[in-house]
Amino acid sequence: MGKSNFDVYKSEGVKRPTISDVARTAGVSKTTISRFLNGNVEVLAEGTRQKIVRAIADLQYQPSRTARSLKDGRSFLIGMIVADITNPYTTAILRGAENICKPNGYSLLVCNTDNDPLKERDYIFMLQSHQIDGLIIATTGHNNEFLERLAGNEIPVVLVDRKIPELHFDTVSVDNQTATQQALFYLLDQGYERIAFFTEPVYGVSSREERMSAFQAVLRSYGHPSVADVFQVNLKNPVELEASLRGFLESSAGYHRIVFAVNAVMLLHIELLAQQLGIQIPKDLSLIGFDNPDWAPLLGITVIAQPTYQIGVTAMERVLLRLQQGPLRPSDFRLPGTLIVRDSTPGQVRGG
Amino acid sequence: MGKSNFDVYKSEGVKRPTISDVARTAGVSKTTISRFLNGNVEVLAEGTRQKIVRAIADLQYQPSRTARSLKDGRSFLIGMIVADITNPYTTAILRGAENICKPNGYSLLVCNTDNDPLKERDYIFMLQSHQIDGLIIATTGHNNEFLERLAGNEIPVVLVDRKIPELHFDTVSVDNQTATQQALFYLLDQGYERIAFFTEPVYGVSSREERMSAFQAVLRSYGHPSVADVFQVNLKNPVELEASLRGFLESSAGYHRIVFAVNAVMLLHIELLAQQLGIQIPKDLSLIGFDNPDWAPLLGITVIAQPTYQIGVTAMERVLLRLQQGPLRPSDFRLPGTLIVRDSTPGQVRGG
DNA sequence: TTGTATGCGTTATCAA
DNA sequence: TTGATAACGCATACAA
Repeated sequence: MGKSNFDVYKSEGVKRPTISDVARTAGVSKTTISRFLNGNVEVLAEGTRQKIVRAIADLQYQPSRTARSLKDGRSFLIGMIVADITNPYTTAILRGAENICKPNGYSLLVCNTDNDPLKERDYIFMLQSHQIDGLIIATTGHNNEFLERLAGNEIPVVLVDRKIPELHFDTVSVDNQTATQQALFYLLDQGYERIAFFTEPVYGVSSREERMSAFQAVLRSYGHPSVADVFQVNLKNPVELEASLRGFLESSAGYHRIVFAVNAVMLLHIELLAQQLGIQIPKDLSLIGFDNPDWAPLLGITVIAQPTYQIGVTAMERVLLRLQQGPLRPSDFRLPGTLIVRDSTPGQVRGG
Repeated sequence: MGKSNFDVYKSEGVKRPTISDVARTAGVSKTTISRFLNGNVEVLAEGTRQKIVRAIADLQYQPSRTARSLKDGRSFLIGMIVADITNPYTTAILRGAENICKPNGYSLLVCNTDNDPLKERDYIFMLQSHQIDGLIIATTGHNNEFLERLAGNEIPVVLVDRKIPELHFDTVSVDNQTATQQALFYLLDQGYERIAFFTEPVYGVSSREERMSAFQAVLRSYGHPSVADVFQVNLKNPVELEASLRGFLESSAGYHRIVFAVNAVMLLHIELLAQQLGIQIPKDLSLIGFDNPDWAPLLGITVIAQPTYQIGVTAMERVLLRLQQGPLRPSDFRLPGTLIVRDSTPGQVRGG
């Protein structure tokens, strides 16, 4: 009854043709094939050119990047180390980065650290051994030494989201300070009397630090009572958030009040907890936060959207520029956020 | 006042040490270093070993994967082609795959096609030129020829989410048929008189096809009036969805009715549209769907959750197994879905 | 226990 | 216009 598909599948196992195979098939030397491949076409005799075209088509030949990398030191691989691949913020950046690097012949080696400095370290080494031509990283901040080593080897390193002051690398992120200010001005305008800033522990994470200190600076300059209403909670420990939120709700009872969430993860946890505690948003409590997850419009949450896609684009463009031009003075790209007002931040109703 | 940091940064530019540098520093031959690197340690004299350890540490030497790849034909790169990197379904799979491959020394080359067959094709070639050792792909279904070529070169190819019947590849996905059946049994139990299946165009996408035909088969076997209530809508065109939903709402007026969304994207669009049209869920219309996005608990949507992380794990395990054992009979992994009942699918209240 | 020589697939140098 | 040869960094067969 003939061979089964399985047999057929099993029997193949052809190895890929090399430049030598093409040379043999075309009846010319490897050098000539290489010339053809590298666009040195004008120099070839028409007949030769034809033979090469045929041979390549016949053999379905494709040059090996690996061999090329070894030869000329470029891998056409860009490393991308992210803190949390399942976060929409991350994937939007990734998509932006990818859309820029693909047309330039580069591919993305994606590494997910889950915010673990050790994993990050492993990945830096792994990427280095793969001879990456550049690196985009949302760093935990605990591997600066290794990042500097990379940069020392002339490999462009661009930081996204998280900035490390001591490191003289390009940085791309939303303009946290301006965005936070803008949001607070809006909230003050809406007459909020108590504003609580909820964040995961800020230590070492510049985006959180920047948002937090902008928050404090603005309120301080207004002499606002909520200067001290900053809650750093570890979401790994579920009771922390509940205790903090309850604390704020008690101390702010009777006031026009709001929670400002440092990012979408915090926003989601606050929403879930509020629901669980029977707290109505915005009736009992208003809500605003960074990021613009796809459920924000559904629930009518006011947010500060980040230009995530553009962050990825900008970071990758910077890597490519450095690849072309060599060392450049590090610079700090601050992209504007966008305040999107929805129903979760109503103005104060006096004497309602 | 001394060199600026910029100058320092610029002046570095050391190239990475090679095995020869280590050999020279340690005063032994490359072969000996290579032995050391490849775990052939027992055979070495203690003094030699020490010298090598020192030399490697001094030079901060790291072997070049590129050179190794060229030498022994393995790149330790696994390609991962996904349809939509911004979809949480995708990233959960990615995370699962990555967590398996990392401890085995492999890295992930991630490619996002945006469902474009041409981009997919480009990526297949790109990955091939990078000598990937394996490929996990959610294929558009339009590059079967090239996928087969890969497989012919002994490169493990595993399909996730989308199956291609003519292709004899391993496949990993949720058990769409059983999951759909289970959900429908539940819905019938809840007394739904009209059930509409909303999907993006199914053509060529096996997951959609499987869900749709399971839907039809179950209802047909029950002689249920909704056998024909299947809506294929193109979400790129906003009016299509609205027209379809209005159509269903009219034809089902007065009945206990529900929309069954083929996936989270559709679910989100239905929710948004319902909100926009002032349709209350579940008062005016019930809702259920595949996938379990993080906003589903917030809105109380009943869903069929997919074991996404596990799909990634399984796919990668299969790739690695093939890498160890060579050709295997292709098999079809069907992982169970989980029905998560929430508030969006209430039972019928008679004579309310 | 260690070293020499060769080759992986490419490109660059030099020569013809 | 084309080709022979060496080199990229590493691993291995074979010697010593």
